[in-house]
Amino acid sequence: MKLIFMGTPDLAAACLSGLLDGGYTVTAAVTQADRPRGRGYALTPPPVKELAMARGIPVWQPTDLRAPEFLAQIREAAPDAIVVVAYGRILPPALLDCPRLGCINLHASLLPRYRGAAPIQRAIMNGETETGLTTMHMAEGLDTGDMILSERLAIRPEDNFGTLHDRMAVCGGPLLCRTLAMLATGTAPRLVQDEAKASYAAKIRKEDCALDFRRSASELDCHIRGLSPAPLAFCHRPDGRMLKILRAEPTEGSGKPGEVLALSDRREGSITVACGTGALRIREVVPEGKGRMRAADYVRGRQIREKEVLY
RNA sequence: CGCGGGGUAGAGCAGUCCGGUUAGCUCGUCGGGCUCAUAACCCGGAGGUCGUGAGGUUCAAAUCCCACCCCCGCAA
Repeated sequence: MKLIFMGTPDLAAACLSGLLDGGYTVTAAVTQADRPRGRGYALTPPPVKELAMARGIPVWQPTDLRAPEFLAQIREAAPDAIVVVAYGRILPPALLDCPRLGCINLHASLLPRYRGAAPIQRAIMNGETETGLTTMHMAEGLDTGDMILSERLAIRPEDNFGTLHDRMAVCGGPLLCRTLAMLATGTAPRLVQDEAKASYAAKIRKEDCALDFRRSASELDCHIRGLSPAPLAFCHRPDGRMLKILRAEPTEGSGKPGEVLALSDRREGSITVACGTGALRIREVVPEGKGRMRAADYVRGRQIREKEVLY
């Protein structure tokens, strides 16, 4: 079975790797253009490109998926199917119609819930205890295609975006391989999504990362875990400097929302902050201009005092 | 040349602007004490080429000047 793979970030790269390990032939990897990233705006290739190049797979980075030249290139390659994982752009109908067996997509949620850009983060942020992966026959809408297979994954209390993402990365490849096997034999089901149960996981914007201490400690805990280790939830010190929170846990306590109730610089030290309900025991932070450090170390530097109010 | 912060003991920091006796603090660590016990408390100790430069200025440089290396945050 001849495939073309389309994807961009780490999760996509892990899936591509899984397909190759599963014995599938990938004719080309289509991914987004290199973007200026990091300090000094260094042009950085997306994860899928790096992996593809390392595995000797041709990399295509079209700027326009509707461009006749690109479509011609796809037709010439004549893939049996196109596998898409977090490519980052809507595929035009002309492209969806190219492959003999169609385009299949792997999405990081149990559809029809959490369609869209940030399913993993949003599920955790909303306090879900379960999510998963779903493969589907791609349709024109955003993650609306008929479903083929899915795999459930528990969201554990200690999970954050990073740990859940990594677990999904491990499951993605095998799930795609099973899906393709069914597609090849014409036994892939077409489970229509229940539109009434659909929900969307919007892209994470900067504002979405701000912590609102008026919310409950458990909600804030979920919020923090869904955004860790990147892009990270943040709040501000009284002087206006940003303080990102990498890890925290709900605990007892009450006070004005945002008020620092207690500080500890011993061993598993922490910064206890009052929330709307309960309090949050902050364990690990990233101060503005600094790298990540344990809360105990932050406290030791005498950078924070009890009674001050974070916002 | 996108913006900015920083490199001082194992960790997090102060000291640098206004150069000057033994480079300081919190924690850790080692030893001892107290205690039924302890991550608590008390006493004592070890541990630092102050990023690099047989560089510059100076009577004197962690502190001023120059060059270089490295780390990090933002933004994208």
